[in-house]
Amino acid sequence: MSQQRSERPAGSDSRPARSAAGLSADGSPGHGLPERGAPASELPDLPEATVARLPEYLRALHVLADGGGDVVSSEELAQAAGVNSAKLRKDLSYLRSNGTRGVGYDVGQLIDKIEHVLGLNQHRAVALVGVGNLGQALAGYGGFGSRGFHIAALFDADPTRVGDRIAGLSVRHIDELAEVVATEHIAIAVIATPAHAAQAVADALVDCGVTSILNFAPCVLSVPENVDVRKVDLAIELQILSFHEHRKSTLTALPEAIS
Amino acid sequence: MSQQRSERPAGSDSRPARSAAGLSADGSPGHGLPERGAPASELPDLPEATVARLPEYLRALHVLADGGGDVVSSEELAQAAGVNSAKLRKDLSYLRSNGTRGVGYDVGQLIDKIEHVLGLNQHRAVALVGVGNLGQALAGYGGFGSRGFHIAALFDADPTRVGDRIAGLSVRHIDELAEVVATEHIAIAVIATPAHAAQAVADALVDCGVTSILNFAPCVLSVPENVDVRKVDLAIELQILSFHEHRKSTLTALPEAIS
DNA sequence: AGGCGCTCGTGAACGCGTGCACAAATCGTG
DNA sequence: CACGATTTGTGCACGCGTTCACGAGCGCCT
Ligand SMILES: NC(=O)c1ccc[n+]([C@@H]2O[C@H](COP(=O)([O-])OP(=O)(O)OC[C@H]3O[C@@H](n4cnc5c(N)ncnc54)[C@H](O)[C@@H]3O)[C@@H](O)[C@H]2O)c1
Ligand SMILES: NC(=O)c1ccc[n+]([C@@H]2O[C@H](COP(=O)([O-])OP(=O)(O)OC[C@H]3O[C@@H](n4cnc5c(N)ncnc54)[C@H](O)[C@@H]3O)[C@@H](O)[C@H]2O)c1
Repeated sequence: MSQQRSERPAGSDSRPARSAAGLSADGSPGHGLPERGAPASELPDLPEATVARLPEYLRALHVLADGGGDVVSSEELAQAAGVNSAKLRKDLSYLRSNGTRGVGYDVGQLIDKIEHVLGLNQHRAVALVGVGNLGQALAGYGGFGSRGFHIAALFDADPTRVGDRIAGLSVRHIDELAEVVATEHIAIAVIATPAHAAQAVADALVDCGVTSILNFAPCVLSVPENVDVRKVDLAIELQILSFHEHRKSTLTALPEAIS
Repeated sequence: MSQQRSERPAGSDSRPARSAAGLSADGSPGHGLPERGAPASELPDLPEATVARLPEYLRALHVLADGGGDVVSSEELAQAAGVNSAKLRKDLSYLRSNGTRGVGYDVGQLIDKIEHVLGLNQHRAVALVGVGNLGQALAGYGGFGSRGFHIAALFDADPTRVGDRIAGLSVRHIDELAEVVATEHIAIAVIATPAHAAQAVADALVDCGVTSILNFAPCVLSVPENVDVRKVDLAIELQILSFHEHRKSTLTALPEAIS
């Protein structure tokens, strides 16, 4: 178990490990507005850190839009999203942003723009593999629809689970993966199986043409270069918190640190 | 709902936003082995990026230990953890690591060291607030014990849920929070309530003395400076994947990128 | 004992990300 | 029409994080 494939050990903490797939011909070291990319209205190669923040802005914008606001200043939006306002403005500037100086950003327009950049215009179909403890919670979660996704299919290897209906979907056997992925046009999958099964599931997903994987199993997945993997490991998050907790307690132990 | 507190908008993507709490008196720009910190055997102020990777190393080490290995080279361990070997060695060097040149690292010793640094020697007690869809999955998850934690108490505001028994624990009313946190010595809590309740829950937790929070609700929490918040937002992860998916499809759309 | 091969530890260089600070642009008003 | 208030867009510098490359130490074999 837990055998490493030879291809690539994806799944670093942050970015989904996209190695340059042939491009990056532009050798300019410039920081301002990289000009490579599709000619006209296409995204000019956003920094990963920016990409990771756009969803946060989008969430905050939806809250503002529901509140009736139609324009936001960078300061307001930044506070709502929990970031620095300068950072926010720089991030939005990568989107050829259409903020108005002296006024702010048009909320609706900005939502559209970010959703377009993130590719959320069409609701993306997501497959969920492993309908156990966690998988059932995810399948039953109603919050994805408003964020641009819908769970299109559930899979499990346990024959006693196959056929169960959860949130309007029936659980299908993992053998049907290829067929369903094709007919439902699924490009993104979630792995919620035990760790010992995760690599095999990932391999099967990749074989079916899935190119993005969100992995809940506590293990490293090896996938081909064109496949993105992001992982969520609960225990790791807790352990990071534990470190800071530990550090706090040893810090308060010393009475005076400043001489 | 979703009112912002004035204190501090914690919950950036990665690091738990620990602003310097008075120290950092050492003005040296040096990168090698910062020498501030407790005098003898204490942690020399690890970089956040390193802290975030230590749990990954720990997991890989446990797998190796179960496999019977007693020494690992940095190359092996790095591959098992999905990182660069130079990065691994630098990370471990911050722990005053006791690797042996020409041989490698002693697996057991390294496990002990990392667990000590992360403060995992004592099993830390964790409180879980919000025993809904997701909360039940977390409460029923058996994998925390081996990672240094145990769920010590469950809380919910819904009176019909209070009293339910899940995984050997009975759900208690949120009003009992202060009492239980004190008696169980809880310093870390998980929020799995709807977003509109999360800030109020966080406030209550902070009032009880909880200083680390893992937040599953899709919202920004404001907490005092000495409290660490990490968030896990499923939809954000999917949206980041969606971006790369979108990018892939627009890339393959152009037939030839290289002139 | 001496040499040889192996692996750790780390100095140094590079690139990315962040935040300050300011110029440019827009709106409202008299 | 001119001016001031306001807010965006961004040049620039700094610090953190990553990676290469190599010296330093350790064990083994002869
Ligand atoms: N439950 C949690 O709160 C939690 C927390 C952190 C991490 N995780 C991780 O998430 C994963 C799932 O956790 P869980 O509690 O739901 O486990 P679980 O055992 O309840 O569910 C796993 C499901 O995967 C199915 N499965 C096994 N092999 C499969 C295969 N080859 N193909 C398809 N399906 C397969 C099983 O039949 C089962 O239904 C685990 O890796 C766990 O470590 C869970
Ligand atoms: N279920 C998922 O897979 C999933 C995925 C992504 C994000 N989330 C987020 O996780 C959170 C929980 O999701 P869920 O599906 O379990 O929701 P849920 O509605 O099933 O459960 C929420 C629980 O919190 C309790 N609660 C409400 N207010 C409370 C309060 N003030 N104090 C204590 N308890 C309170 C409710 O009684 C309920 O039991 C939500 O914020 C959701 O957006 C869930």
